[in-house]
Amino acid sequence: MDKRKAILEAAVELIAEKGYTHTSMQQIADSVGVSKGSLYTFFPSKEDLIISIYEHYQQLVFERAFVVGLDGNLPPYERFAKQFQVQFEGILEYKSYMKMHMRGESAQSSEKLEGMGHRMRGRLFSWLERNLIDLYGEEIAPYKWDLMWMTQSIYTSYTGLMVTSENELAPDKLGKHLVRQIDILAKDFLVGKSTPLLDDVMMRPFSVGMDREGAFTSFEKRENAWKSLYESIHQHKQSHYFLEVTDRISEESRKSNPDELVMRGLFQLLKSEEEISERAQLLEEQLLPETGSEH
Amino acid sequence: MDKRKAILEAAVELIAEKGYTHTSMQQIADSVGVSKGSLYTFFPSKEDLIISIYEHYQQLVFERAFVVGLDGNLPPYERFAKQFQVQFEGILEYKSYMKMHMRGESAQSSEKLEGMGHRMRGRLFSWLERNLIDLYGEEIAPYKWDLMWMTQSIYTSYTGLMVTSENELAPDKLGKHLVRQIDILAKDFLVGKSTPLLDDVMMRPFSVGMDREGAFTSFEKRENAWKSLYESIHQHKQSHYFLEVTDRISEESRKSNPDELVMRGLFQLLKSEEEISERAQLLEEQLLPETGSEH
DNA sequence: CGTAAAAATGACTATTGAGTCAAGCACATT
DNA sequence: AATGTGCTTGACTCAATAGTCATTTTTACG
Repeated sequence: MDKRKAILEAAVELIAEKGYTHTSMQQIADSVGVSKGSLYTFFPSKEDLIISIYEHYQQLVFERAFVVGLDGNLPPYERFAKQFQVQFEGILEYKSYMKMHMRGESAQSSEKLEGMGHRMRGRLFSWLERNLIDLYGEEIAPYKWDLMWMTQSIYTSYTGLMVTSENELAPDKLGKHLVRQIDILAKDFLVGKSTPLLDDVMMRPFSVGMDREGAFTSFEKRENAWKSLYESIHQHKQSHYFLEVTDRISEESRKSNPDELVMRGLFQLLKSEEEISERAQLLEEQLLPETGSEH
Repeated sequence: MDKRKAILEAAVELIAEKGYTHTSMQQIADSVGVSKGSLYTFFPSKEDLIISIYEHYQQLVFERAFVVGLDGNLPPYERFAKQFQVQFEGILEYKSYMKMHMRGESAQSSEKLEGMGHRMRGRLFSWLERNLIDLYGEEIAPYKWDLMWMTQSIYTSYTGLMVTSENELAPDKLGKHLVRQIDILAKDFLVGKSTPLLDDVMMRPFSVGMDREGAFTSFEKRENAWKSLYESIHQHKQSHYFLEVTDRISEESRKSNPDELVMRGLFQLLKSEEEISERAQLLEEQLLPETGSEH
């Protein structure tokens, strides 16, 4: 299971540098230090390899923002900025992946790959929508597509800048900057001076993946565990205290080398409260799987 | 000279659809209806072919905006919007090219190709800079990179939307929309509420190509001819009248099938004025080359 | 017409690279 | 030590395709 990851990482590195078509399976194999044949015990084809790469890294980068978004302690504006920030931090950490992603070029577009791209876009847009509504309420609805579209494009282009540029842009500043610009544009729409250009009909291709019950259906187990934990905490009378603990867990889990003992301790705090215990247990199993639950 | 164009067009179509690597020279040849060997009498290699495509179309799309930019009759704000508009019109006309461009994937990046990308970016940014300064004067300088960066990213993403989307976005609305959004962001910077994030040092990679004397050095003969004609008109006492004529020429030349007689007539109007005659003649030769000057 | 130059052809070469598979190897269990 | 299981190997197949070049066709012109 570890060699698989090594292959993914080597492949990302090479593909980021030379592009998908100009990276051969042989080169990837050489770079990991195994034979070409071995690659095929992990990935049935080159295409499956790149799809696995996308799934692996996209999850890593996006989960961070998702989790911060659940935190109800921060006011909406700051929370939005914070979510961008942690995503930018993630991007900085997985620079090669982003470079690869930005090159765009990959296998001759197949069902599988297109489906994934679609899910990714849907996810991004439903995430943005959620945040815009948190910030401005339902009255932003008529302008949401214009705002989301501009936001997404500015976000993406700054991402590119981060990855390319020598001197690093600070994720926290960038997050605040972005939200500030969105805010200016949104306020202008709300004042009614600009008219929107995009509507639901036109944007249908992007709206799939968001569905009635909360937009995040295709989510991984881990994210669902986060979500359900936060939900049960919100219902609790002492929610403030438990939110703090959970935020601290979230913060720790975002580090490249989370301190396992700290995490276990924090989880213990949650598990001591009966109404939350079960959900906390579930998340702990997701985040710290190897040693399991030896209660 | 016409078959060359046919090859370029067929190649764009195929590459837009299937990508550079998955389009073979054989397929291009079949699509034009010539043999593979023939392609090599026009383009020494596949890489040269794609470079020629870029040069050909980029010129077509960009020249439009450039020419509108020279027109002094429109006030800056409207002129900026109009420039976007004509570019969007161009994009609609060369959809396949834009699709191809957006796929991004092309030959293993070579000197030549990178140089071209660099020139293209430089051109775009110097064009934006010129417009921002026309609109807001020198005091916009500290914020220009942030504005240009956001503008460029929004512009690019709307471009993508135009090319992909079924229901067409109207170029004129889009142009106005874009300038309106830029204006909001710019005003906010000028009021001093937002702080800029990008500076000259960080953006050096993008600032090449703009040089002291006017940013447009690497320009084609045709564009230089436009420029010098407009310059000579501006010095003329009856500039307003001649500007109108020239604008009309510019408009006509942007059509897919410009009316040659109309053009010749308009040029005749210009050539009857001695001080402008020579420059007009030069431009006419560029725009209507085949039949030459049979004065 | 006739001839020479230019353009077009398509069979051919040479290379690259994804994916296969029979044989070899390491390691665990008995 | 013997046996079996599953991982690893790398030589091999096979398809795709960029680029070449001797030959044929077209055009241009005296």
